[in-house]
Amino acid sequence: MAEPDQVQAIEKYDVQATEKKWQDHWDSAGTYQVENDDPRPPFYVLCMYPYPSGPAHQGHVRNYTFGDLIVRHRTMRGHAVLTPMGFDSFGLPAENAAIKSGSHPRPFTDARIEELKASIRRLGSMYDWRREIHSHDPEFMRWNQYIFLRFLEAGLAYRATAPVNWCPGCHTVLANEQVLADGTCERSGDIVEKRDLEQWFFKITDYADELLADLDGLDWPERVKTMQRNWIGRSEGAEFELRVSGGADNVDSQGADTSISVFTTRPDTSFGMTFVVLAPEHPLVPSLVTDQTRTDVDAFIERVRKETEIERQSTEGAIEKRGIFTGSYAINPFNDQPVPIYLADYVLMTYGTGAIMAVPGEDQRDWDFAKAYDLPIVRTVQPPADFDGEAFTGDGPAINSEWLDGLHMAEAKAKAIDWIEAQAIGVRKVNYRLRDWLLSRQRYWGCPIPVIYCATDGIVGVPDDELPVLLPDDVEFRPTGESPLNFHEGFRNTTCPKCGQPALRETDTMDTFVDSSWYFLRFCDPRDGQEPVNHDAARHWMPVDQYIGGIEHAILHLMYARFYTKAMGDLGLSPKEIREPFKRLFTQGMIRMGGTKMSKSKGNLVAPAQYFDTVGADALRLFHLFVGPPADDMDWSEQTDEVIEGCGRFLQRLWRLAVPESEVPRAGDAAVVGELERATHRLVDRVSGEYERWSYNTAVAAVMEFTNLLYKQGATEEAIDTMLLLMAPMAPHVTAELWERRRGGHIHEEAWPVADPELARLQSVTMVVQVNGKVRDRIEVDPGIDEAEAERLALASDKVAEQLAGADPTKVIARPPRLVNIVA
RNA sequence: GCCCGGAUGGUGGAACCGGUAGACACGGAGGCCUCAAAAGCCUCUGCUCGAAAGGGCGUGAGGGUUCAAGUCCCUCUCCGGGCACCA
Repeated sequence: MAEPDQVQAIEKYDVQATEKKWQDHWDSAGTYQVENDDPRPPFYVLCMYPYPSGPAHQGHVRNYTFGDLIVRHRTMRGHAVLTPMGFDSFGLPAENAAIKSGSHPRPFTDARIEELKASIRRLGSMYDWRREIHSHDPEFMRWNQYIFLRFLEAGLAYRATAPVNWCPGCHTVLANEQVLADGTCERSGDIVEKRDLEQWFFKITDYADELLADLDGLDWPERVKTMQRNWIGRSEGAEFELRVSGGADNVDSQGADTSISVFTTRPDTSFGMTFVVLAPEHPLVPSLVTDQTRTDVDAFIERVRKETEIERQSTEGAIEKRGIFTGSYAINPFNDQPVPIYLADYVLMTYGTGAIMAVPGEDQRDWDFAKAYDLPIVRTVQPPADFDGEAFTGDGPAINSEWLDGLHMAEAKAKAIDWIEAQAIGVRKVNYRLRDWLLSRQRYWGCPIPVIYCATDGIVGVPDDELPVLLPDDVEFRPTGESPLNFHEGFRNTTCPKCGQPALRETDTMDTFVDSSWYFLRFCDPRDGQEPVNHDAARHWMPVDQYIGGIEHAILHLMYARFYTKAMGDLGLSPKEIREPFKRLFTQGMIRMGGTKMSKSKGNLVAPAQYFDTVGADALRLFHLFVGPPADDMDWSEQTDEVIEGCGRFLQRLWRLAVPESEVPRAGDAAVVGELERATHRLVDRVSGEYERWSYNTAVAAVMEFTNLLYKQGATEEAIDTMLLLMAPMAPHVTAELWERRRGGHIHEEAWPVADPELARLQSVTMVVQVNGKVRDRIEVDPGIDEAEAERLALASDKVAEQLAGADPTKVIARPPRLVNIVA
């Protein structure tokens, strides 16, 4: 019960009401809406658009807290900040849910989007919602298909046979993610087979070199760039032909006139080739098998074909079982010696030529194979004297190599390639690990691939004026997961746009990574009805100045988006000069719980809603900023709730300090006021720097420290106001409310404070005095003192005299104003 | 196997350029306020010896460079991630 004649109690901070008030205000005032002709310098901040799986989880909260902080900070620094948001709304989970519940993926997806949007709003994270895009918007689908057709015309999209994951139980192709680690289907449990099927591909390999080279200019985490470099996997070497021998011991071979093409990165070691190995699927195999070997070879090939990808990729199996002799020989062109031709499951048809020259002296796999099959080993690089390994892969002078002898690796490679080219048996060659992007999916809930198959005209693109090809709604989802488009006669049957005869529509849909490969370009002018990307708008905003998302997208999404940006530029679909989509990338760490990633499928989500309803969005945001470096993984532990509550307590403490009727003592003493002014300017310096280098955890620590200082020695209005400005991007609601009460107006429309360097300078610093590297005294000194003065002050210390015990120092290292070390 | 990260109090973390190790917070202990509690405020809190003053030890392990090492170099252990027969 309040005592009426007591001093009026400070109004308590009403978290829920205040957060709602400001979220409504920012929305209705359009604080974070921005026009394309805004005169302020442009800055594009983008969080990876999310897959709508329901209300936000902590990973979203973390992502959008960082993103929103940058948006608000940059705005206060005078930029026109583009901050769009959308939803990656196609994909399997919605379709699987539809199969389960009998509903349609669209209403299901739309409901999940509304849930996610509501929690993003509740976080107080601000976007220009006028620019919202969903992957399944008909307009977005239209331009998605339009781009596909331009890629098709340019030969960047093509159809080819590829081995895919086929589930015999479900009668459908599975995405790699649907195949479990043991090689079975996630739904039916059947063993997934590799089947050769006609699929759509994007020719990303055309851009391999540019994708590799342009990584150097990106301000991205080094480890993401490394992952992309490894994924592209550029290897330089040579490709050359080996004649198949028709020698006397090879009379029944039919391959006497054929030759085998091999790729090698070590042409310098060619004199050491003692056998050749082909992939079991190699097309030349039938012509190399002899009557004596046929039975065994066929059995071997049959066994390999039945192996799952997992078994085949395993290094566990005994090497003796992994290969077989064909019965034929090839001629090593370097020394004209015949070498036996083997098949082995570890040679992949999908890389290089599907055939290798084996050099056991300089390749460990070849060494192991040679040992197992009793094949000769010839060293062609001299290992160092102390080398006691098997194959030697390092550099050294060539030996046993005739005209290459004595040359080191680089020279020998060049000379060997020159020789190969002079002999007209091969060429210098670059190979990539990167494969073309298989984009077709035999599923319903994706963007239809806009082509028609005509008996007369073949593959025909859907005319632009008939776009978008939409998904029919009157479909029945089968429990097997087979796409209902296959059974929808109205969708499937159409007429050829060229000849008008009956034709069949493509029923495959696009990989959802296609949608996310250009959405950031569309955001620049998302309602443009003339073209997928408005060039002027893209020139104004692109590239994205700060892209933020999870490390799990380090390779696929970020590689595909880079490819799309380059390809669209080259085809005139977006400005050609925009070669890279994301200038700066930040990858936040994962949130783990009990050692594993926090995720819906693991069932270990801690919903943000419970914190919104108690401590509020500001406290949860502050927690995510404070808990540790943004790039690091964080563990959600039993202690986490207490830390979040601590952040809430800190905001209440801030409220009591800053709310106008506050009873906190004001600094009265002139010296204290002066010192506070300087401390304030130092805080501005410190926090501004920490914002720049993503050190948000220490930025929060700095304002906590400053609050403690204001409680201890009294506050000034200027100190409080400045701290509120610095905190406005971190805890937007409470700072907005306090600012309005203290000053009127809107804190997020204020300019970012700038420190006066003169005032920010320290007046005195603690100089450490060491004797033999151990701290013995601390002296307050002027920051401007010179070496001589520092040394004089240090030597005058009683503690030092005590340590020296009358002896003369042998050396004095003075690093004013911080440290003097006296060496006795 | 190869390529990246990482290891600091009871806990999350700080220390940006080689110069006071442990900022800030959580937890814990004690105190004030209160009839009491909650909330709030204040003090202490790396380990260790000591009543104290003060000393010793201390950043995964071992070596090295340096006046000085959490930070640089070498070797190793453990943990996390990526690629995994790429010729």
